[in-house]
Amino acid sequence: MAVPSRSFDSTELGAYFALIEVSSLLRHTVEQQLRAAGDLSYVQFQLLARLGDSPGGSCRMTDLADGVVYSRSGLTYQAQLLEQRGLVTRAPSTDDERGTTVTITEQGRNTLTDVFPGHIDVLNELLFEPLARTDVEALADVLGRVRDHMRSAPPRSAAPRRRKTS
Amino acid sequence: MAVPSRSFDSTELGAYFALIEVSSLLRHTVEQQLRAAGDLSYVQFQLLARLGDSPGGSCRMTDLADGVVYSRSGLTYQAQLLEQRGLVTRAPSTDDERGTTVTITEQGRNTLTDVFPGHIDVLNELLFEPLARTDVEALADVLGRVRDHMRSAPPRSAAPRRRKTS
DNA sequence: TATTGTTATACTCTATAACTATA
DNA sequence: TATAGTTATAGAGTATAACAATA
Repeated sequence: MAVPSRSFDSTELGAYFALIEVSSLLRHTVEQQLRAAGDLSYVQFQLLARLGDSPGGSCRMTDLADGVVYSRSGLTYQAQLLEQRGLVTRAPSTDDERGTTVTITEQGRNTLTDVFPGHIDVLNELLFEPLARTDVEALADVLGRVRDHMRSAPPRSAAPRRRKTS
Repeated sequence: MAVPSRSFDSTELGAYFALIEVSSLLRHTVEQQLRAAGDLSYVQFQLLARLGDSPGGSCRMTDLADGVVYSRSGLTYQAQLLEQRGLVTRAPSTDDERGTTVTITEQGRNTLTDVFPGHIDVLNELLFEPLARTDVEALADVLGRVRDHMRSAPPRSAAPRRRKTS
């Protein structure tokens, strides 16, 4: 089927291990900051941030699910938590009554405001501080291409992410 | 204290978002592959892999905790699971009787062998396929520096990782 | 007293499957 | 029939605090 497995050289291993360790450490630190500053999990922050960037502060559940959460029920769970805290509202979509429109509230935006400065601080201190401008550009370029590739090419051998049931 | 928060430009945002999305998607896919091929979580795989690379296949709990798991109790939990499945053994350290020496078993090495090829396939397809050699080198270089920085500089504003209790 | 590790416990998160309602 | 979302439920993982044993 696919190209037979080959081992990696030290550069490839280095890139892989560094990617895993950096993202893991970064996420862990950010999670603590978000929890301390606004009592948000990382997923909850991502949902709020996406809503905050959307026109009207609204998204359908499906739009929120793509790229943030991997199961619909997981998204429902998180949306419930956010709704209970008054950070978002949920209402049936006007155009498609099957859908649910999630909207960020003023309180939700305030929470984002509370949380952003510390978030930025963490990123500056942990991620950007040791990097030159060209490094950041290289990261954005290379990882951007990897992301586009991942989005366009569902894994062949591993489990597909969003296919017709079977 | 620290430099006051400043916003990020689009390149910085791009690097950050791409890093998060790539690592998240990669980890998710790898996790499914590890689960399918050897019934391992990612953390369990990391522990086994580290043991497999250690001289004698042994590590102390503390050495395992650093860089893989964030709490001692979490490591104990995972070590128990691996021990119950016969993939590692645990025994009091000979030199320091407070310590526990964890050792990978032959069965543990077999599990690693079962899991490696698919793991490599996933990395090739998802991470390396769209990259030129120079891209991989750039990733290893830049992220390697970030990792070194993170290791050496415990976050100033966020919670420290391993400090004298307070 | 400080360090290593375990235990008890509680909580968060995620996923699967069954279900409802609309297109 | 297919899609959008919810619910019920179960399981995996993590963290905190209290604890025991050794340095």
